[in-house]
Amino acid sequence: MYRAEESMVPLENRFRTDYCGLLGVGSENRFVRMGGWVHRKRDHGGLIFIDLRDHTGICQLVIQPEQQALFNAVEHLHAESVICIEGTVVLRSPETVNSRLASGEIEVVVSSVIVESDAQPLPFPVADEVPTSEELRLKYRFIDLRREKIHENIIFRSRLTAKVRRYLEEREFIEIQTPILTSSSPEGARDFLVPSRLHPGKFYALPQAPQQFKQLLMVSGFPRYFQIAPCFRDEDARADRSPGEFYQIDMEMAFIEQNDLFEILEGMFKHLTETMSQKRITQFPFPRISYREVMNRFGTDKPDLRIPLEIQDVTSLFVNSSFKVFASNTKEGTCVKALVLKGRGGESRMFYDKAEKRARELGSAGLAYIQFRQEGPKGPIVKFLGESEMEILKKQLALETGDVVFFGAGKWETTCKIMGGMRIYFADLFELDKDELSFCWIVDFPMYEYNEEAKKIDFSHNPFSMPQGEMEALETMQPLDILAYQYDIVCNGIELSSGAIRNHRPDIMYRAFEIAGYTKEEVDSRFGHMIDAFKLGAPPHGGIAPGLDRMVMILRDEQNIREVIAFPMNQQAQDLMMSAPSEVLQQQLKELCLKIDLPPVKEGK
RNA sequence: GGAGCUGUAGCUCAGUUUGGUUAGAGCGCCUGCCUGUCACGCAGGAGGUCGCGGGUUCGAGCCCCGUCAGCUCCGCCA
Repeated sequence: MYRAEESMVPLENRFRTDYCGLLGVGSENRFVRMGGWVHRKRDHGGLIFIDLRDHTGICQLVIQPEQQALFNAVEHLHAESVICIEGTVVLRSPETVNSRLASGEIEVVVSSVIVESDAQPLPFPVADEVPTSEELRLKYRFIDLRREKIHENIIFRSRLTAKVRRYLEEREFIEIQTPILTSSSPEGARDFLVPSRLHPGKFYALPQAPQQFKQLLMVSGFPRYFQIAPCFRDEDARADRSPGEFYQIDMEMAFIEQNDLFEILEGMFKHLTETMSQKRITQFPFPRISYREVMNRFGTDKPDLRIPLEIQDVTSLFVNSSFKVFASNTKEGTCVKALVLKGRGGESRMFYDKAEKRARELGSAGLAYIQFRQEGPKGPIVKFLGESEMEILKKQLALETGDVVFFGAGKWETTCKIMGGMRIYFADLFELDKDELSFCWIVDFPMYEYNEEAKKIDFSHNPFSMPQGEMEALETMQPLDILAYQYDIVCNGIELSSGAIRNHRPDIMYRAFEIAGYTKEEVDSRFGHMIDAFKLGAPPHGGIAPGLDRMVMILRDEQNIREVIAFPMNQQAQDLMMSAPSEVLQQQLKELCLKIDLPPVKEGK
């Protein structure tokens, strides 16, 4: 049951002197008052037991047969009614001790009952944690939150944020609230808009993150900022992505280098893991992997390092190969990748067909493979490979009889991603330790990428990131070769956060934007307030913003983000309990000078 | 915007493969009995627009078409 902090200060008033979960043999003979919910009732027709539940746990109450008035008061109570009782704590006889209950060695003999809330039958039970439809749980979230697991998740989240605050405050971070009604940020996800009454036709935007505010706080001379910050992005939901809103531990620091920031973050995650869970961190300090390397080895920028598989590059083996499909992918910008499964060379045809099907789903044209069997290599491409080619391949990949190797070939990034997808697909073949937290930093993201559709160079991440090598790099290097001080923190395949050392130099900013095709005038009109601020005394600074909801998910082994949010929305971004979003009064629209212009209703709707 | 899975009593589900009497179970609910249970027990009872609409058929929970809702995934997520 709910684990109360030992430091919990008992409040004594007319409702309670004690808490259900905290009573024990030491409480013997105490006269207590308690309030709580009727978790279960066992009516023996004369003798009644009630399991009373509060925030701390459960305690058994006994209504003795001679207490006719008490019997009448509780006889017809439904589960989840709220009662306040007075009574005396007594030790249970040895044969009636309940070892499954923290308070199972005692019970309370009731002398008085007040029914504070006579509950009607509930739409779903609290005490029997039977699976319940998501729709009902969300509609009656206040009931769902009484259930033990999710109740504890919410308590856990509170303690986690408290620990985060303490950790950061001890390191001179200052918590500062930033506006919720702000302006639309020029790039990023879709904004939520709020119409302005005082300025008809104009809109506030809810912040996708306090990104610009926190950088401006650095300009204001606050050395270290943090905030448990609500972030709003009008994007569709996923299991690990709440639609509309989520929380970040938003941080920014002045006069700081990437390594300083990594050290503080690693310390925080270590502290939280060690004090809040039984989990183990695989490697500390967290390994740092460049974007280039992580794509080559794991085929994704958010690798689950627990999966014991790595992609290998075999491009150079096929430069002069007679197998044209591979040979043609040895030029600059293309590659041939291999993924070896030890001991899986003897699987049924279906195993390889299903793998190929998955590869096609991931966008591959197919999935070449070679099974190394007792009788020799087997597979659709064996006939294209020369004997010496096969030998070199076996040697380089350390292939043994019984193994299978899968190949992908094509453009570098696409091929890496497909092979990365296959690596995750094959992860099911291994048992991953859920108590292992395999953190890593992904560093050295490219500053720019080539936009195939627009045939131009774009920022690949945050345009405010500082390019590595600063102005000199922008002036002398090929844009696509320039790296940024941009980093991600990843744990078990989940991206927890992105961050960057920012570009605080207007001259470098203008040049960086120029490479991406923006004139000085365009930069001034879109980001003028930021550039202006940087012209008026800006320190070097950088930050990061770990997702709070996802951290709680990982530490609590939850597969869905709704399990760690008190009042989440459903997949369609509706609050089924509050009926949001909802229509508004005509008068409200009129005040805002808004007219609704709905698209024509489809036939049949 | 697209794909997949699910939808039967207040809740969780069976029944759908192969259309055929009055649609079942457990929990909950109502009534009664029960003095040591802790998922208390026992007896009896009520409770159903089989998500909704249309179609095929002598006959549809079951087959077909459409639609709605919940979830998962793709798109989207600086």
